[in-house]
Amino acid sequence: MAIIVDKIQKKKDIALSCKALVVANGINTLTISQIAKAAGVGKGTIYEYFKNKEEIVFEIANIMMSEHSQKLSHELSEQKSTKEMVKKFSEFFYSEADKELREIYKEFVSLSLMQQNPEMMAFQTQCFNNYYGWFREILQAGVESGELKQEAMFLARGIFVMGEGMFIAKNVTHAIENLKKELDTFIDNIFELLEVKK
Amino acid sequence: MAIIVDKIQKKKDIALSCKALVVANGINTLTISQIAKAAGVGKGTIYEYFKNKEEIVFEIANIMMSEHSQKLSHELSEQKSTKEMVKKFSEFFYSEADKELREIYKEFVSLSLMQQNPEMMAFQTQCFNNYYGWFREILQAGVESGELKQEAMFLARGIFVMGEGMFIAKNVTHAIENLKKELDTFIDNIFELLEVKK
DNA sequence: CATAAATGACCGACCATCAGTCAATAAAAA
DNA sequence: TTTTTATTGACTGATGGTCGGTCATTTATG
Repeated sequence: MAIIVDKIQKKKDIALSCKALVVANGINTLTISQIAKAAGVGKGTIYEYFKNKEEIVFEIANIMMSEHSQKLSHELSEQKSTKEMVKKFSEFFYSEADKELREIYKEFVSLSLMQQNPEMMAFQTQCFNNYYGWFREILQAGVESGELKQEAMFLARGIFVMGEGMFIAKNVTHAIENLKKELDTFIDNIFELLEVKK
Repeated sequence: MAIIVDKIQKKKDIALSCKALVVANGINTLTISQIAKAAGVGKGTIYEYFKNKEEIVFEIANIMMSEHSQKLSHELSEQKSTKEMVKKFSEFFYSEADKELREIYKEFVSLSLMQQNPEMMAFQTQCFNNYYGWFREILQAGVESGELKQEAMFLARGIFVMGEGMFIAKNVTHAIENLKKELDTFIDNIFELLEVKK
């Protein structure tokens, strides 16, 4: 044998070393040569680790999403009320901390919409189910503790995807000026309707 | 002088004659040569009417959106209850009649997310404001007639973008199996909370 | 009416760029 | 020394977009 590199690790290394570039420019204005240079490898090497240009975004999204997932999981455990937890979820769409991930996510959604790439869809499905699972659990706990009405569960899907809708609207129009405010308003008002009044 | 063609009309003609091709394949797998052939013009002629490849999708979206806008406006006037009108809005996301427009819309959102094209954003903003304006009016009328609680207005933005969120989720994941059902469930349940009980 | 001049519509050969390939090279392991 | 693996940048094919030239029609002129 020769040099044995950890293919999985090196793939991550390459992805991470061009992350800033992709975040700043988006994948379709970047060339493979630029990416290879940023990663400090030859152009051909990129294709040893990635099937194509798009897979680089996929890998970056993968890494960052799993970090975010861990972070969110931890942060959720620190919240007290159901509403606080729901707001914690929505923070992804505006927080300064998640800015880079949002850029990558935007890129990733755009690619997923355009191509019907099965791996990308499978990954997005997994993410969706993961986050939406938590979201349901939170509401369910709220219902069981008597904090929320039973109907909350029927609205769960809709409330969950509302964030995504607001995010897309923010990014393709000028109609959403203050995303945090819009999300908070919605959450506050829907909780007003869903909370069990004593 | 020479032949004077109606540039605006011809632009529309070219866009429409390759509509089916774009709907079926998406813009990024198509080449300009294919598009030109479908439109029955030379490659150079395409660039007499369109700045670039993406603008073709823009033009198709423009034409179809304005048709849809007219159709929806008419259909809304035929609905009776507030809830029926809201459901009419959501039909765009699953109706067989709007299938082609949805494909183009998907493509268009994808392009808008990827590039930060000012003209595209301006157009999307206009569409958003148009539709959202109607949506608010409908809810407002519901409130004024005593059918809905005042809080409906605070939830308007969120309910409106929820459809978009559901549509994106449907298209980038396998998590949404029955879009109509999901939308209807949400609308039914939120109306349950918002309707003034007698 | 005939013909020349003018001009806009149209086009495809051409150009530059770039994603992706591959043959050659380097270097570690056996 | 031989085998295997990693790396690479020159190369290729495809394609988005340009440009010079041609064609068709209209208008001006004699």
